[in-house]
Amino acid sequence: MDFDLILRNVSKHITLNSRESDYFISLLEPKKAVRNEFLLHEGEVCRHSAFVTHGCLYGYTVDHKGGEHVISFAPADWWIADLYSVISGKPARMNIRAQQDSEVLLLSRTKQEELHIRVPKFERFFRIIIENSLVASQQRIIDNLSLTAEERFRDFCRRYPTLTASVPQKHIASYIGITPEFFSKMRSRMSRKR
Amino acid sequence: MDFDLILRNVSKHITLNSRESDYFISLLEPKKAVRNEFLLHEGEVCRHSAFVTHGCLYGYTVDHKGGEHVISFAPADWWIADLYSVISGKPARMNIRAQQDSEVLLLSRTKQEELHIRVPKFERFFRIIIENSLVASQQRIIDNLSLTAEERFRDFCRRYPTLTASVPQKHIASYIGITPEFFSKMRSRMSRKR
DNA sequence: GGCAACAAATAATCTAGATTAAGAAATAAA
DNA sequence: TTTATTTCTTAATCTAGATTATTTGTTGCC
Repeated sequence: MDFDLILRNVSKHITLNSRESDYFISLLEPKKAVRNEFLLHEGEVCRHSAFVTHGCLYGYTVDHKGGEHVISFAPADWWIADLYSVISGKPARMNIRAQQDSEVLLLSRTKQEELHIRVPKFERFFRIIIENSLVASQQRIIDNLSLTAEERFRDFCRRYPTLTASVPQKHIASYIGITPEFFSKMRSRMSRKR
Repeated sequence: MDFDLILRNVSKHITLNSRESDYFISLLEPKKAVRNEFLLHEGEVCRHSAFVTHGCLYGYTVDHKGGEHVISFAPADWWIADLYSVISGKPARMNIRAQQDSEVLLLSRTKQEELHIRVPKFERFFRIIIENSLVASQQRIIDNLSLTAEERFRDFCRRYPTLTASVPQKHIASYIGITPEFFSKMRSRMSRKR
């Protein structure tokens, strides 16, 4: 199994000796998911955070009219979870699914808490990861309030060039908060212009 | 000066002995702000997190068309900062302002880092605070994508009953993502119905 | 008290994006 | 390779909420 990616991810923020990194790795549970497989169904309690090593996952919610809303994409080198459920132990509001055949490393909340106690540096690591997620999440709120759909799409392309090509358009449309029909219309309008 | 509130806030997540809490308090810088005073101007680097002990602050951004968007309210017992700027050291995108005459306790990022080293429990404390903020922030994204303005307003009233009465309507309108004009129209429509 | 500045209400008009409905392309599956 | 399923496109119509403009309350403040 390939733990290289996650160790490099961790080492961006904290430094581990080999005993610590061995211990960390011993807590991880590798898992494969085929295309379209669910890693989490809404209503289940989410007990793990997943670090993506290959492929791409995505998280989405379903509203009371049946509309699906993509909340986050997780390509390789990203973490994904229903944090609300992980923290509170209550049923998840999110579905997490594999966009393509993917591989992840699961870290259960229980093991994560052990890790915080045995190697307190990880408290710092996760604080930093979450700080960055919060900044991104707030920026997305600002963008949704102040940019047009077209501007949000351009932003998306700039920020996630890889995803732009590899995920279905309807998921991008959903992520930026518009319908697939309008997305299509918008794109043809954009290409006509230049 | 009144440190009771912040100590109770901290003790929700970690336990301090009296030496630790004295040290923590020694890092805090009390500050008063009169109504409408800015604690942070967009473009400045945000070097502190503020814990509100009295009154209420709010954070907002200004888009390229001059539109203001309220990002967060911080009544007593809440933290507020432009986290992006605090973390990156880059110019803030947010303005932070006093809604009413207010009192805050400032914790500089430098002092916070000292604190993390001397009392590592605080790493945990801030991780938890930020985890909760992230959950709230993600829920707000979901709500903006899947609820109508009226539903978002009802939600707002349920979640922040105190604020509903005490902050200007245009700020609530901005927070839930609509214009003050539409907010007014919506409210009269709502009261007509029941 | 009276004037200035701001906050809220009302109404007419406009628009970004939703909805509905078909068909065309592309993928998957058999 | 044919069929089935899903994704994407196009187009007509519709609507939640924006914009603009005017009026009426409020809350300062000298």
